[in-house]
Amino acid sequence: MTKAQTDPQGGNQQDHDRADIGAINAILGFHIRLAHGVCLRHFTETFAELGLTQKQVSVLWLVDDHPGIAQTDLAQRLQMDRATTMAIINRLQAKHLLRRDRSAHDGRKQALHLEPEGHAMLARAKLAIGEHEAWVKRNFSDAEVKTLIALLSRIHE
Amino acid sequence: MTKAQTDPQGGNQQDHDRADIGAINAILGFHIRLAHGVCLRHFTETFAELGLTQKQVSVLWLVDDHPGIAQTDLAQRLQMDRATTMAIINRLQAKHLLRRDRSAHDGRKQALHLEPEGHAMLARAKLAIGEHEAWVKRNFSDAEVKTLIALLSRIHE
DNA sequence: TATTGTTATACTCTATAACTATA
DNA sequence: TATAGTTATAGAGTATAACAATA
Repeated sequence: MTKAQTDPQGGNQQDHDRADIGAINAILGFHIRLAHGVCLRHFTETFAELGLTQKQVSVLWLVDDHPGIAQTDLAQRLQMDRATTMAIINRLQAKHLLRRDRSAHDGRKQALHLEPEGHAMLARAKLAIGEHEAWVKRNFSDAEVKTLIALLSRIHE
Repeated sequence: MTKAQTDPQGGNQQDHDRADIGAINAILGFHIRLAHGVCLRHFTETFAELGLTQKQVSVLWLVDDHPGIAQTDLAQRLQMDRATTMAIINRLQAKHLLRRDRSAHDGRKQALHLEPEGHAMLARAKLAIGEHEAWVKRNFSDAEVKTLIALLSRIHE
């Protein structure tokens, strides 16, 4: 991502991102997107054997933390649409990792619970997340990680 | 995203994320994903009229900054696969926003340039990005933005 | 041989709209 | 009326694999 490794020979006649106020590198959203993309790729590689995606792991984890959680609550916590949530839950259910029970308190809601296979998978996933996290934090001190999490939280809260 | 707004009545018997070392909220990758999701949604709303995505705008911007850039270089700068880059370039070309010219220096490469419509669209897009960025930064001081960008850069560099 | 671009293919996430069931 | 879930549908990004053209 350094600027030096560009322009081996052809093409780029100009390079006017010296001190531009409007340079793309000054856009916060640009950096969030790039960091996300890099993490997503590494996550996918790390989880290739387990066959789980970021979102799927997040859902397993939250259902384990909050047994009986409803899809709407899950959607809110993960900033997802209802339909998106459905798609993810459907895939996890097809893998027999969780089940839907009708809520006793509110007939409209589904109470989500992990299946035994779901618990086993989550345990393995947490080990893989440990590896992945270590990679993400590879250049950071504990204090910097804390700062980064605090700042990011103020975006998605 | 606060913890208090959960558990209106049914479901969640437990809530053991008090001070767990392994709590999902302590996972940096989790916060990157959430922040990205929130930004993506707001971006999509902001750009609904223009009909452009985050990635498409990034590509337009980089092609404008580096006229004649090759797809491989673009892929490297945006942390994308070659095939992914193809898909995005194809969509932008179908909208007549940019064109592919065979590179004079290296017959394997494509030299990308914005079409006049691409320049006009980018100008409009930059205004919309200004709005979007203001929203992303709504809770931050200038110093905090600087810190956040510096930390994120160390993930994707 | 290595690089660049291309095509075919597949999966996940994302969202909208319309529908059913329940509160 | 409002909420929760569901289904159908569509688009975008992501990646792998195999191939052609060029260096």
